[in-house]
Amino acid sequence: MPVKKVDKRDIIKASLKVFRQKGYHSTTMSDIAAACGLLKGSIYHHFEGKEDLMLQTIDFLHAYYSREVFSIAYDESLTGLEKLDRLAAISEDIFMKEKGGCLMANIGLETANDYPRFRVRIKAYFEEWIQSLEHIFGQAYEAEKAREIAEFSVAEIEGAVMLMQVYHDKRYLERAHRHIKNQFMAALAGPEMPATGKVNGAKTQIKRSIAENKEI
Amino acid sequence: MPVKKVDKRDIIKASLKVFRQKGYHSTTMSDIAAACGLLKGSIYHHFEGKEDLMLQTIDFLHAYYSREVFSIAYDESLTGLEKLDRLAAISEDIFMKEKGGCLMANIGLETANDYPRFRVRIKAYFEEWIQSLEHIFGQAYEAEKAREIAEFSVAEIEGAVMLMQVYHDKRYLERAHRHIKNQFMAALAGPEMPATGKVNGAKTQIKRSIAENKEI
Amino acid sequence: MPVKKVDKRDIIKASLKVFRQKGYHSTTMSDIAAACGLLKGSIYHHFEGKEDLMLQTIDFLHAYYSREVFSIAYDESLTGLEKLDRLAAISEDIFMKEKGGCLMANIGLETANDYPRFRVRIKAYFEEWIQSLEHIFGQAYEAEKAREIAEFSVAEIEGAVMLMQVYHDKRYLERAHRHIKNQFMAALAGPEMPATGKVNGAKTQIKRSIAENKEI
Amino acid sequence: MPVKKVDKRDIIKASLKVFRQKGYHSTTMSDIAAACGLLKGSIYHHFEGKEDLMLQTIDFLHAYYSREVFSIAYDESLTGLEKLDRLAAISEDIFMKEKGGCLMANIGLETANDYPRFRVRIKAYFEEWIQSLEHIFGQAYEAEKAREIAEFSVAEIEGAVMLMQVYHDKRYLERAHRHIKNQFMAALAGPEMPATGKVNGAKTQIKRSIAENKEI
DNA sequence: GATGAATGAGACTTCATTCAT
DNA sequence: GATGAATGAAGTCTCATTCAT
Repeated sequence: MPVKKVDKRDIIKASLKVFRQKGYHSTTMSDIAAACGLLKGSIYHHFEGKEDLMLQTIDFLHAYYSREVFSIAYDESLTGLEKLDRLAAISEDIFMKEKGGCLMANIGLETANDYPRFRVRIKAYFEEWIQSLEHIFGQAYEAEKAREIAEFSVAEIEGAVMLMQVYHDKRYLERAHRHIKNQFMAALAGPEMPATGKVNGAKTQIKRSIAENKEI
Repeated sequence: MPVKKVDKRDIIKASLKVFRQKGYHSTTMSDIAAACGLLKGSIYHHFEGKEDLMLQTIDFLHAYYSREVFSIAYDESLTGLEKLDRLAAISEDIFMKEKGGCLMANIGLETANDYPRFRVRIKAYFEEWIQSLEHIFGQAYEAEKAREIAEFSVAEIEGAVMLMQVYHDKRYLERAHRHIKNQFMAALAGPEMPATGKVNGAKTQIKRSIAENKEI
Repeated sequence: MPVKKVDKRDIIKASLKVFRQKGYHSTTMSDIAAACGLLKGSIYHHFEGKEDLMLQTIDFLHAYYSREVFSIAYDESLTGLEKLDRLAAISEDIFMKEKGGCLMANIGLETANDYPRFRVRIKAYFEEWIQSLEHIFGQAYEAEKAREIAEFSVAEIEGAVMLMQVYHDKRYLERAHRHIKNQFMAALAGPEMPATGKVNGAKTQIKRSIAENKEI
Repeated sequence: MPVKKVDKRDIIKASLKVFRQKGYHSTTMSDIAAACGLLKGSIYHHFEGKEDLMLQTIDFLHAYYSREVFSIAYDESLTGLEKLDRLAAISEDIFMKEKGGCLMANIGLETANDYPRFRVRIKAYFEEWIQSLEHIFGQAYEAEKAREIAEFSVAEIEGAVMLMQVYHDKRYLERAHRHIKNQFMAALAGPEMPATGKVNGAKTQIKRSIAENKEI
């Protein structure tokens, strides 16, 4: 007789959905309770309060991304383009499948000035994202440039997610991903890159990517 | 003895600041009243309620941008690069001088799912922004491409403003502007990427633009 | 050029309508102001406040009834039945033409416990109404009985007006009037009445009434 | 240790008193909360809002009358006069023991124009009251007449309750009841009634009533 | 006399949180 | 662990009243 038990994870998962859609201030403890089949008061057995719940939700989401998404950037069995493709595919899956876009950006903007504890954690998430892209772009750019392009990319993706929300048009995100990939491919192929082994490796790799990757 | 009267404009200006910093749900009518030296109840002489105030604040800001910012894109006494420079300078002035970044993005994300009336107006604002950039980019790209680059640019700027908030680091916006300008310069410098100094090519292009641009 | 001036009377007449329809607590000074083309603040040039306005409205209405309605009961050029008919006609005109029924009953019930100054005045109105009917019924009943029947009649009419409101059916009032008249006619014709000149006069009179009154 | 819990019924009973005395608009949620030992906000655990509370209070009162009062009219172990007597006794008990008279009439008049949902329910209450009297009067009158007399009676009682409030004199209600009873007795005994079995039965019954009923 | 901005008290309602069961 | 009644602070909004113009 499998008794349905609601545990912290379940509550956090429900919070994730609700917070992403309604933001921090507008979601009530009742909303979250309803989303996981509990009553308002019961949540306090698992979390100290709303702020604690938000914090743990951010941490949960960050951990999920570290494990399932950002790690892709360090999977050296993949080419750089393959990495970008996989990241794009996952991002589109996450940001487009459920309403609300990106929890981190939503909560980050909504609470940036009043909840430093949220901000610090959200910053850590973006930092890890940027670093993972930086690692990929390091293949085609020198270190400082790679960092910058990684930042531009995250910015462009998040901006696209925002436009997606405002326009109710999912194509913004796809196009942003394509744009980023094209930039990367151009850099990989670019003659202006110093002739190092790295570049050569990159060039080789890109050909492999093109050959392997039907989607390109 | 001229008695200081608080009129709608004053309230809207105060709202602008407060809404930008705290978002929609977190700012109270008392916050706004305090910000313009009134009592809570007095705001209702000028606005039907909080939602109406937000709406009119959005409209006010949009009108301001149309008049003071987006119009620059259509000032044909300027070259494309000059336009971008001015737009960047103003944007940085606005987004960085006061806390809170971009009201439109903040409110857009926070209320996208629950306040369609906000969303529609915010979308109109972004649409006008994108079109103004599209007009500039039309000089270096064919129509469809110009639209896309304009969208990428707005996304990148808004993403940068978001990172700015989360990182408490103002350089993100400047770099985004630089990135956009560089892309534009590269595009101006011709379809075939010159293997030589990109910058030189761009400089040439600029001169050409200035010379030619009386009628662009 | 006749300049439209709003004076106390105009405000009171507007109040009458609004108070009758919405009751005391639910009508706002703005409602009344709007009903007479003024702004809220302007009413305070004519009345000390809402309570004062209600008081003067009650007095105005009482005075109107004394002059135009209750006086009929003492017009000895009319028979008793004619008096009743005229009273009924006027009542129906007043209570049915405009929404809201009877201001005195509405306000009386709504404020009976909290506004003794209203209650006293409203009581005076009902007292005068009862006395006027008592005067008519004195023709057919001895003094004490006449008073009682007058009270019953006022109660029945007011109860009918209440049912009229609740049922949205105007016939209640007409039927109440008919019922009262029939009782009176029965009393006039009744064999149990002591054979006094008064009664004989009444009997004579009722025949005249019947002859004259097509509606009976 | 049974902790005293306040449940919906308790709140409704408190509401009943407060609404009857102060009317709908003038009673605040705090008034009601205070009347049942809660804080204002706590009421919202049991009711959606003030309107819902009023609605349920009306329904509660109607149900009470159906069960305890109007049912008397259909208790055929009683004579018609006995029924009237009991109804009168209960009415006087209810309307005179507590301040405020008749909730249904008070709220009905105060909100007739603005709260159709109240009106509909209050109308249902009066309809049931009228029908119960119609049932009694059916003994002495033909159907249509019985209905009319029932309406007159309800009107007269409610009008008397109103006068009771305005005059602060409880005798109005007693006299109204006596008047209604007298009319009924007269009808039962009346020679003008067509000589049917029904009437004979009624006549028989009235004698029994008089014999049995010590209070008359 | 009229205006309309401003006041400030108070209304209804929401909600994070607590706690006895 | 879960419940749901209760709390109390705070939020949006209303409105009678005042007053400078």
